[in-house]
Amino acid sequence: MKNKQVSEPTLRRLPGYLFFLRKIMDQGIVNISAPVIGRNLNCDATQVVKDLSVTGIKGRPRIGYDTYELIHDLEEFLGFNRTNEAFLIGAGNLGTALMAYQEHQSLGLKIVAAFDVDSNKIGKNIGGIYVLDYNRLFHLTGRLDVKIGILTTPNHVAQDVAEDLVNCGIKAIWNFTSATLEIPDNVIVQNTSMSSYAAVLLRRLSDSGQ
Amino acid sequence: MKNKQVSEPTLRRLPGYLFFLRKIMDQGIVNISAPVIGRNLNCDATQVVKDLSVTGIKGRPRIGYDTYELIHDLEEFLGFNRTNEAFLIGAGNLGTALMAYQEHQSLGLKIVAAFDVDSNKIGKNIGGIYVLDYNRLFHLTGRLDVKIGILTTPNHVAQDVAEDLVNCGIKAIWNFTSATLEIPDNVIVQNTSMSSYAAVLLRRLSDSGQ
DNA sequence: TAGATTGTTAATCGATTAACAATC
DNA sequence: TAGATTGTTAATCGATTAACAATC
Repeated sequence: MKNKQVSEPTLRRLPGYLFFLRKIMDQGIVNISAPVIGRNLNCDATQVVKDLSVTGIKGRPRIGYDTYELIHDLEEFLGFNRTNEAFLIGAGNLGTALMAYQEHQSLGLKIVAAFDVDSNKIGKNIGGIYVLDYNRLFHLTGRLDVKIGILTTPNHVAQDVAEDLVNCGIKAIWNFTSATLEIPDNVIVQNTSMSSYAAVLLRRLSDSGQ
Repeated sequence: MKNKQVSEPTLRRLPGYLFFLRKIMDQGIVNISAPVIGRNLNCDATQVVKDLSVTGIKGRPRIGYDTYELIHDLEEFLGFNRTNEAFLIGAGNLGTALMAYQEHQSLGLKIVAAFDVDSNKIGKNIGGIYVLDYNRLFHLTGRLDVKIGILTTPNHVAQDVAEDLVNCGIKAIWNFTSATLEIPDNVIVQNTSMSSYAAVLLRRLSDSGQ
């Protein structure tokens, strides 16, 4: 169960390789070396080699990696070629945005239903996904075996909803709120707060002399 | 111009402190210590002290920090209490999502206009923001002195648009695409690709034994 | 005063980068 | 064979954590 975990910086970079590889495969390039990848993605060739090695793929000295094989192995490793079903909780601005956002499919993510407490939102269909009454969450997790919960509620209810999700048997929460979730260690939490990025961007802008 | 740059991990954590502090200020708590903050945000007290020190705020032994002052200094430091105007390029799913997303205002970000090449989108008003013809971008940056560009185009045009933004005098690009942008060093790029987070989440889920 | 907390300096930890042997 | 590239092991770098003196 506990294979050596791949570091978060490495995991974050892997999709970047994947998108680049798809682009060059479209151009008919069948072999690609780490130095060339590095040059295109602004990073060290050694790091490319190390990052790619986590998938178990082998390259050939002098030639590099097989583009197609590398794409396949990365998709496999990241789970992008599977269908990972998810529930979305909170059909507000960000929630509906994510429902309409089609790219998730290329990440193997499929939002199978959204939930909200607002009766004005319940029953709506956004991007092919229905907004259901939040009270039905327990019922549906029991039937569908969905493992991922996407949390896009207001901050002040995030903790309560997260606890509900855990009680429903959800195994991973993609947290878009600014709240720090207190939940058991065996449930994976991926925090993705827009404010963190805005903070870095705005501060760097100040640093650069306005 | 070059004050010692605050590390990215620290900058990313600062908004978390801010949201927690606002919450407890609403509860009437006027002083807060690093150990208490750490306990609530699941991190080390020493790290809290170090992180907060970047704002220049001073705490008092035995008592802690002044909640109000801390909030103010963090907002100031991050630029959240200013109005940072931004253009958004690419009014697709993610783009319109970000336009409708109201929370930006609490980050001091204001999208003043969006641009697209699709005549079906041009002229629309989403969340109070007009979608303009991409060809007018040059004209408007010249007049408005906007420094931030939010990039939500398809991946394959990201590089071209980024170059246009640089030529328009944009100083910082918030890149939501999966493309690696090649632009001059003096322009700040903040990459925020959903796929990176999805990668971490899905892989951690696999690691945990499905 | 006693004790908790700040704030700084040192130690640890982990990720990135460099060095180099193996290999095609 | 010669030379470029992989892949591993060692060195470096930076962030986190620990230790501790200063302070209220």
